[in-house]
Amino acid sequence: MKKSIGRCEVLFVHEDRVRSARKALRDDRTTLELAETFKVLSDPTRLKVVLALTKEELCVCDIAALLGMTDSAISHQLRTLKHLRLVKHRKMGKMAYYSLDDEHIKDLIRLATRHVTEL
Amino acid sequence: MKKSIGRCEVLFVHEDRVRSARKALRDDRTTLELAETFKVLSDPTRLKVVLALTKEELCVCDIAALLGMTDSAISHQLRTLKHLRLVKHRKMGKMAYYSLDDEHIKDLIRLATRHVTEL
DNA sequence: ATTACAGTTGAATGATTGCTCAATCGTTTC
DNA sequence: GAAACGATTGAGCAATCATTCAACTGTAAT
Repeated sequence: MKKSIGRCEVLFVHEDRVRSARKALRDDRTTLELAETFKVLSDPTRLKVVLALTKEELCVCDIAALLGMTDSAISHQLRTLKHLRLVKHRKMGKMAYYSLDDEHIKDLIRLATRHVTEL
Repeated sequence: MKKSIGRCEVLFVHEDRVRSARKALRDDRTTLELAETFKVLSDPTRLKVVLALTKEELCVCDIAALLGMTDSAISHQLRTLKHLRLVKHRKMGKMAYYSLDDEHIKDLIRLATRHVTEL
């Protein structure tokens, strides 16, 4: 009683397993947000910015100098980090001081780091 | 005693902070691997595949049916997941059964999920 | 007011990448 | 051996995205 749907001849090869696995897939909304969270940290530059901000509050110029990149490039990345509520900023005169706005991220990075370093 | 380097007039606006922040940046090697780990999980399709495999061992056809995608698309993603040692596979006749090869990933996903769901 | 500077922004560009399509492989079945 | 099927692969395409470049904003100093 299986039906073809194009790619695979049968609807499900292992219907029970698929039904079980489906439980791991929460609503699409949550999954997409989850993917987005990982995506923010998937760019080396953005990750370094976040890493630096876990230690100190820094201005754009500091971060740019630290990473050896232009102010513009850093400003662009800080913009996306700000939109995703990962960092916040405070203006003092001409300067803009950025800091982490999400302490959970520290734990996430710590856990992932352990996973990468320990083989 | 500051020197210009193009983008910013001064070498470091806050030299002490930058020096402190630099400690958070491990060797570039580790940082890149860290970014790569996040990158694997940053694609919705790939994330769903991993999520499904946390619950059950599945064949390509099952995953494709579950996610409503073609075998080819899934196979491509499984390939990159396999290269990064996140999944392993076992061949039985014509079928290829995939399962998680890295239990740490579960913890990482669990932590990130908590971060996403709890506001 | 004019100049200088920290930072932001938008368009353009080059690179990356996820998916489709078609061809192919290996195994099983007839 | 031939056909069928699950799975893999490579080329090509479209979309995404990180960075550069140039123009611009707001603030501070002269």
